[in-house]
This record gives sequence, C-alpha cells and structure tokens, in this order.
Amino acid sequence: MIDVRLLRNDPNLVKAALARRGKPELLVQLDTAISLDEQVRDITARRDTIRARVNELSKLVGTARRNGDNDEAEKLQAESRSLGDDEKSLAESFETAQGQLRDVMLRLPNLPHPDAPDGASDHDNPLVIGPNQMPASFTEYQRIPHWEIADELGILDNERAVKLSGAMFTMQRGAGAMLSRALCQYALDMNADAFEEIRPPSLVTTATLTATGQLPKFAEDAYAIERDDLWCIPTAEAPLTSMYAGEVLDETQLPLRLMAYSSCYRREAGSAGRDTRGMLRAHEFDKVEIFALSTPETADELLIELRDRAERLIAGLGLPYRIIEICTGDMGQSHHRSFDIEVYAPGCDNWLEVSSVSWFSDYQGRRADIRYRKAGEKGTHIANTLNGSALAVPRVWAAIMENFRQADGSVVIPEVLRPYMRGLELISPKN
RNA sequence: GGAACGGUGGCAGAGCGGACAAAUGCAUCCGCCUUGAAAGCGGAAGGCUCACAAGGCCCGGGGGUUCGAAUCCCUCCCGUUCCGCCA
Repeated sequence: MIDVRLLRNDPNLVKAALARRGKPELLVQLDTAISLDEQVRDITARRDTIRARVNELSKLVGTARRNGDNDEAEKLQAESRSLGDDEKSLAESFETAQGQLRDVMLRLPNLPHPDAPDGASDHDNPLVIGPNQMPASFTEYQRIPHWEIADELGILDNERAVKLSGAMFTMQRGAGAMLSRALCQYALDMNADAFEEIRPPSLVTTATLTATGQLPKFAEDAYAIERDDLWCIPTAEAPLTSMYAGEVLDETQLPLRLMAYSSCYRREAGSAGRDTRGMLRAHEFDKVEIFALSTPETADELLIELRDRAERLIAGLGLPYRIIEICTGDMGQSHHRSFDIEVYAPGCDNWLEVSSVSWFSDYQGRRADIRYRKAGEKGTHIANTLNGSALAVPRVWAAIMENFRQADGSVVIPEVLRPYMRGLELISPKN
C-alpha cells in the first residue's frame, strides 16, 4: 500500500509517480482514494467528539450514583443514550468509508523508483548486463527444443503428469527429477553464507497473500482451497514476507536475509495456450527464493546484492544470459524497482525469464505491518522488503537441456551440479 | 474431531461492570549512593491515529448487552492438557 499520509500531503507527487506506469485509470482511482480519505477523516472527527462526550457523561453517572444523586444520574444517562444513536450511525458510515478506502488502496500499485526506466511495455526494458557467456554460434544439435531432448532421454513424462493432474502439469523422472532437486540444492548452498534457510508452509491464509499483493486484485491467478480458506502459494515470497507480519523489529536485526525452497502454484489464468509444451509454463514448479527485510537506507544496495547473487548462480551453470531492468509500464503491481535475468535457450530460440529480483519499498511492509524501531528513538518505521528468485527450476532445466546437448544426443550436466547428482556427468539415452 | 482450561504491556501475572492504559514482580532507561559495579533508594518508559495538542482507539479477532465492558453474553481464531485419528 502507498502511504495515505503521502497521498494526503503531496498528492501531486503520488500522481506524477503513478502516471509513469502509463495507466490513466490509476489516476482516477487515486482521486477516489483522496476523496474517501477526506470523508473518513471528517467522519472520524465527528464520531470522536461524540464518543468523548459519552465517556465524560459515563464518568459523571458513576460519580452521581456513588453520591446517591439518582435524579442527576438518570438525566445524564438520558443524554448519553440519545448521543448513542448518533454515534452508532457515524460509526457505521466510518466503517463503510474506511472499507472503501482500504479496498481502493489495496488495489493501487506501488510508486516506481525515480531511477526505474520509463517505458510502455516489455519492449522498452533496457539491457543492463550482457549478453554474457554467449557462444559465437550454436550447433544444429542444440537447436532442438528441450521437450524433444528430454523425451528422447526419458526424463520428462508430461503425458502421465496430465493424466494425474490435467493440462500444464509436468513430471520429471530419473535424472530429470534429480536435476530439478540438484538445482534447488545448488541455489540454497550458494546463498547459505548470508541467508537463513526456511521451509515455509505451502498453504497460507488470505491475509498472507494480501500482504504481498497477490490479493485482492489477482485472486484469479492463485489456487484457492475454499473449504479451509487457504491459498496455495504462488511463490515463497508470500510466506517469507509475512513471517514478521505484525511485528516490530529492532533496527539492529536488519537487514534480515531469508531463503526458501518451495513448490509454487499458479493458475496461469491469463496465459492458457501459451508455452504449453515442455517446462516453460506449468501450474506447479520448484523455486528457491531469496528475501530481505531492510531499512529504506540499505534497500538499494540489497537489491543489487540479490541481483548479483541470482546472476552468480546462472553464471556458475555456464548458461548464456542477460539482465534487463523492468520499465515503469511493465512493472508488477507491488514493485518499486525490478530486474529480470533471462537465459538463452537455443532450441526454443528464446530468452527465458529465469529470475526476477525486486524491491518493494514499504508497499508490502505496510500491508503486512512489519515495522522496526531505531535505537533511542520513539515510534516505529515500516520496513522495506526485497526478494528475488535465486533460481526457478523449470526454465533453467530447459535451458540446460538445450545449451548442453551434445552431437550424440546426450546432455552434459554443469559441473557445479554434479555433487548433487551422485556424480553424474552426462545424461544419455541409455541412462 | 471431542472434552477441559486458558489468551491482559518486552516477559511473568493481578484485575472479573464505574476512579483501569490497567496492580505487582522481572527486564529496560535515568538519577542518587559507590573508585567502578552489584545491592539499596528515587524516578521514567506501551502502541496506533495525529503537524502539535486535544480527543479517539487498542486487554486474541468480530458482534451484542449497558449511561458505562479487560470484566457479562454470543461467535470465530489461537494455545495448553487429555482423548480420538494419523505420516
């Protein structure tokens, strides 16, 4: 959520920042929020005046009763009772206006960082790093899509996955399954120097998904378990962010670095029919997420740290990659500033988004109510959140297939993964 | 899932219709004392809203009764113990 106070005190600044997202309807929503806020404050003032009088009268009633002055008490009670009706109706108006304001605020996206590049769509995302590790040319035998390669190797069995769960579910087997697990272990081990490993729940409450911004606006994209009022996490970002929800941390605890392996569940409601083959888009996939809670002062450095860590993983695998920055028109709702790492897959002839690293300023922190206290200072501040996919398994898996395929059809396993694959160096059709 | 008992400040824990933002202890901070510390003595400290003050709100969440609710009633959530089920 945007800070309502900022909206109140400097509406033009907020308008200018949101305008950069290039969606005129946002400015209309903004005006709605501003007028609702005025309403709420007006009602609050009137309601509180009445409450103050009722509290005062109640005290007087108590005194009168103790002194045995029952006539006076009756009189005061009558006055208080009549105020009660006004209070009640004002309290109801307050609830209504407050609810409307909250709903509008929850749906408003975050303000882009001043340094985030302007742009209308993903075509305007500037290249920041790379392409790196790009070979001069690709061979014919690398120009095979991974689903064909994997099929030939017998390590991907999507037909049976569909039998079990329906379209857009995948299933790896044998060395393919081992490769998925190896990628996760690799990502976790490479960040264990600074990040505490968490194994979070995969099912979370509505409040948890609201804190990160998936709800209420993007409910269609998430799997809901209605009977128990739970949601399947679309990313470990959700549970990691809400771990400290409602808590007040000490500034010395920050930055707080966490990482988690989890399965991720996405309905992919808006992308039916896209990337249906292979591993590029699935309802369930594995990912290792890295996450940080920080003060606003250190957040920009942390963003680069997280990006560097994600880059190091991809570089370590020897895959061709590049890093782009997300422009204002392509930014996610909660994002303040954001980078994507893309890997080139010669078989698909495509740059695949394998990691997204973002800074959320205090947008999620406010929704989750995560605060910190500075030593020797009164009051609390909202924490900043940052996160990034350290490694999203399926697309990296696919890129490994296509980049490291040999003339004989076998696929070389990147050296860094071999310790996690019982020493296996090569996946060949015989395995 | 069933039963019983609980949920109060950083922690422990009293209060169980009116003077309660809430005793007391521990912890914290500031004085005094001391060479320094401990002990002792005295004092200060909750959060949110808010330019500030005033006012309002906060005793697990929500609703109700009442002139007035931490306190009574309903409901939900969570915890502990016992039973049931179970990897």
